[in-house]
Amino acid sequence: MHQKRLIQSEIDTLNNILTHINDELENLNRSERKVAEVILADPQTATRSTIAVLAKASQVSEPTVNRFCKKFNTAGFPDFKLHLAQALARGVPYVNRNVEPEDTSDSYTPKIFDATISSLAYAKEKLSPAVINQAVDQLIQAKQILFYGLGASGPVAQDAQHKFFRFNIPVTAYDDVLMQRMAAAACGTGDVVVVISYTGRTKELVDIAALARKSGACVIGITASASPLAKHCSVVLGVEAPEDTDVYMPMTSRIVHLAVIDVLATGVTLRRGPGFLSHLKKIKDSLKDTRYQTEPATRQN
Amino acid sequence: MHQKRLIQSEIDTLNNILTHINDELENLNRSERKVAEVILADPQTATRSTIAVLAKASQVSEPTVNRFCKKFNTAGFPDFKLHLAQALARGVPYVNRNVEPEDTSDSYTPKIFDATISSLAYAKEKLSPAVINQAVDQLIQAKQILFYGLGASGPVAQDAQHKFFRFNIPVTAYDDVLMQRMAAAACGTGDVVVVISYTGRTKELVDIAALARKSGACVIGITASASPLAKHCSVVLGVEAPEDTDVYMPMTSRIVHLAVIDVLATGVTLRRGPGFLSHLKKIKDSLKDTRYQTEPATRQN
DNA sequence: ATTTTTATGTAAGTAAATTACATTTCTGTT
DNA sequence: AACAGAAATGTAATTTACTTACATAAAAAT
Repeated sequence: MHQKRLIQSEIDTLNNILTHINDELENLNRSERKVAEVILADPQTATRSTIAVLAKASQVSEPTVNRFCKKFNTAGFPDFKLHLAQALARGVPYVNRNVEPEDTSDSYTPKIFDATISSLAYAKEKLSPAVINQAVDQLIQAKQILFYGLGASGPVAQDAQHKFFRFNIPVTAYDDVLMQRMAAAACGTGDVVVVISYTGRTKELVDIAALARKSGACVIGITASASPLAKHCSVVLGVEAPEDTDVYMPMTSRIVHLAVIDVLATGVTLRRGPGFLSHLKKIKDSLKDTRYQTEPATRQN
Repeated sequence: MHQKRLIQSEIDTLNNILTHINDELENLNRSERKVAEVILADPQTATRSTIAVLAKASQVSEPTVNRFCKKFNTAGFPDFKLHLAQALARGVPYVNRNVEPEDTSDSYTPKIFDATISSLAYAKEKLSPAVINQAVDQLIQAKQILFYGLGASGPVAQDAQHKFFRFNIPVTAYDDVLMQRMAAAACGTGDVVVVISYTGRTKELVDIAALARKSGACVIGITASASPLAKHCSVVLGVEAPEDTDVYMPMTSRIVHLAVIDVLATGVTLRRGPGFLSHLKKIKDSLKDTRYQTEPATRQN
């Protein structure tokens, strides 16, 4: 409970002077609150306003706006606008990030993209390159790699398999618990099991991770760092998605996981050295005959 | 070829005034180039400079700086700084977005996230909510939904199935051409086939889309808008990923596709009305017993 | 060589932001 | 309830920043 709140507020701080304003609303003077409300109502416009316009809109004097800006650790109005613009550029709606029942395709389309983007931005900050490196260390020397995911993470595991087969290492993705358990029991030193789970709380999967570990495999978790699953992993790639984003179905979480897979695949590719690129090219080129070529007969649209 | 260039430069404008400046360096006047160089050398500082300071640093007059700004489609110097600040906030490196052989985990990790984020930002701008709406129109009244994907799009189709089964419509994902072809042949009015393909040039899949269409199905394409596949679709959700991002394996493209799936699923959910949320909740809650609860014994990490 | 176009700078004017100071409003005390 | 002190807000002046109009210089074309 408390943990979740903490994460949320970290996201806020990380991203956003807007959330900061929102949080401080209580502690502001009457006039300053007017300013805050006008800004929060339409921050995009605020970034393009002059101090005079904003003062008028808030029905306060210009110096009040200026004082307001300084309260938020900015040098003055122009600097404040700069911070505001940067917060907005991150694409994070500071309130109402969630889709509402009244939304139309005009409004929910950008909201979903924004939520996805902001999860990625958050994960980018939080993921430690050092830990990525550890994971790559393990993957590069694996005799065999297994990707495990259940539910929405099933396709993520499949996707990972689709990437890693290129490395000439035996790779399998399992999305059912029986196969996962059997394969985990059969593991030995040199095998790497990558367990993908958003919550890290699925009992079966926690069990299976423990089992794989006991069998001598290296277990890499792509999961929430403070989860039961994480405790059983040799390497934890911690990704906590903000609360409330995935209301009733997994959305942003699995996309972040895919991005992590991309990072790992890239890491392995680079370790393999420049000669390996031609190998990848060969695989890509193998598809050539199955495709229509780009040049001809594509004048339209 | 030309098409690609166009898309690339659009991305630049959208994402990143810095890349835009970098690309246009050649086409600038001598004085304006001086300004460009000073800005590129330290864009962060530029956002906090006044026009006078920047003019002096570039050894040109203030109006030259002003004219420079206007060349990049900004209203003037303050507006230019705003764009610059936003570009920087996105954290997208304006040159060398691509992973280089020399990169370490410190550098390739953020690069991959940035590339993913910027593809999403681009898709967000380009996707038309009206077309989304058309697709949702079709999906909401479908007797049956089929998701087709090959290769890297296979897992995307699986993921879509995993989302759409919640809507109480028969949903199937196929990732092999034989099943796809047979199912397409068996389609009739009221069936919706969602074909997912990054390039839109896989011959088999283009064939299959045409077949499904001929059978009376509505074909929704999540693919490049100017592709052979797009020509056979009833509704095209056009997503062109920037060139060079997915060098030797599909990376950002499939993530954008997943985001599109999320948007569609959200659209369908909203159409179903508020009562439907409790149905979704029921599905989510069904997992409760398979999970460790959040509260207890999670003090560490 | 001359005209035309393009590039750049100067200087003036306008707009924006900040500061100093005056006034009002609130708070707590007698 | 009246008053002193403090805090909040506004007014007006000042400073700073930005833009425009125009002039000059450089380059390109005839």
